[in-house]
Amino acid sequence: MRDFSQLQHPCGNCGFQDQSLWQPVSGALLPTLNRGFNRVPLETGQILFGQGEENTGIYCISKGLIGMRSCQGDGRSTLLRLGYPGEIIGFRSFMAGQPHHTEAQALIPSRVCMVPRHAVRQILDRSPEVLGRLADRCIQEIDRSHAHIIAAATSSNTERLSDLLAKLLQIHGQDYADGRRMELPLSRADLADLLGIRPETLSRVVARLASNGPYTIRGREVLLRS
Amino acid sequence: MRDFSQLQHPCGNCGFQDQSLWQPVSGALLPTLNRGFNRVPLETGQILFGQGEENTGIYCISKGLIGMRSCQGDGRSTLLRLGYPGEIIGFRSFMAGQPHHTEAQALIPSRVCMVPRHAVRQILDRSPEVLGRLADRCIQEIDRSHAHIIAAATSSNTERLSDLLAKLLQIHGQDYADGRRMELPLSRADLADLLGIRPETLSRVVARLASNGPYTIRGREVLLRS
DNA sequence: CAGTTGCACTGACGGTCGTCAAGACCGACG
DNA sequence: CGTCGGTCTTGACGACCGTCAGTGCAACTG
Repeated sequence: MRDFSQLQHPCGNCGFQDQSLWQPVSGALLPTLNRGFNRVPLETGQILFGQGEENTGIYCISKGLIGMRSCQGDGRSTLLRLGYPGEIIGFRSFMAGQPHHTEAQALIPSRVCMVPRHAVRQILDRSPEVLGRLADRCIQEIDRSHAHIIAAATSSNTERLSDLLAKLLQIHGQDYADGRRMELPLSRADLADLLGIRPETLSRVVARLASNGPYTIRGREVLLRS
Repeated sequence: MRDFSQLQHPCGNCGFQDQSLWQPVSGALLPTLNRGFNRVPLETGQILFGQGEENTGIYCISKGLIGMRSCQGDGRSTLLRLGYPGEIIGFRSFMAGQPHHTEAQALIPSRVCMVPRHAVRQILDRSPEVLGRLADRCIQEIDRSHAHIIAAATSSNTERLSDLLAKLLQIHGQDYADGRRMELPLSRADLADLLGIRPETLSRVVARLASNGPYTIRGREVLLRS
């Protein structure tokens, strides 16, 4: 269905290599991330940055859905987490001065704005208080990790899949007729990775959700029943 | 064995209310946390701050072991995570300007140095780059959360208990004869909370570890076999 | 001293998961 | 049109966990 063959290499096709797109920013960082820098459109499957690449800045997800993937040496990749609109990615490796330790890929048509490394530095030099807001993002991420841990310990897989589908429908369902239907932007294997279970188990969870829960999944088609 | 009756209230007995203990700090924050501010000794069971209290500063664990506990309305409490020497706690609520959402309690005799809120502000005004180091701590916490998630998904309960005991022995075992024995600083319920399982299951994991693993636990006595 | 309380361990049962294996479905390709 | 390969599903089996209930033990209490 999708042809990712020409999209495999991150820097050749991500649209961020054109520095003419970058504009200087004055004032606080976060409010201007969607204004001062052009938002670059990404097609489904397009890669923002690859695992092990040098950090070249921070990215603010303006629209769409980004998958953060960890690739093992043997070619197998694991979908670690999702990036939703409004979130900033790449901040961790930016602060730590380390290469990206995950790959970021657009799972649906998305828009992302990238603030290059030197611009972030410039902003922080001029307005140190901006770092406080970035720290806020950091804290949000910690909270989310904690919520993830608690959710894994308390709620069932069926509930977690249901919550995930609700979130995806909220983001991606608007592109369809009535917001109660969408094409699932993830493979079964990726879904299983996100929930921390095996694909076979996921298949049973999907069946359980179809009989007891509000969602029906047939192939890539997701339906929210009344 | 232990009498926590007079230690229940945090502010009355934590040693931090004496502002004469606090000294101004010049230069970077983190290197001075163990120098510029007095390290206050804490007895086992003593409470640094309670859930819902206003944040009065950040704490650096200099020695010992701190338990971060979440208390529900019905009186039940859940041990969420442990604070090890070198770690900073209270940073999250400091940055967010919110009350502490967990209670912090010394699980073994510990030393903690507290940097009061106004001093942190003063330091950050004078040396904005210090915030970067605090952000580093933030990132470490994110990494640890991710590691926790991955560990929960991949390794078995027996392995996770084994790893936890190794870490505890490394910190607390030095207080005993040969570092291969210690008094477990956690109840079975707290241990189960940390591993995300029920106490009954923990009991079986302990039995499994005694027959197949390197640790024997009898009551509060932990033994590392050759 | 008996009774109570709190904590830890054990057993039985049902449910879910991981693993292995087999089958179903579907698009690609010759 | 048939074959191939990949993805998804289904079944059977064993292992583990959560729940419930019961037991043993130690400390405390009147």
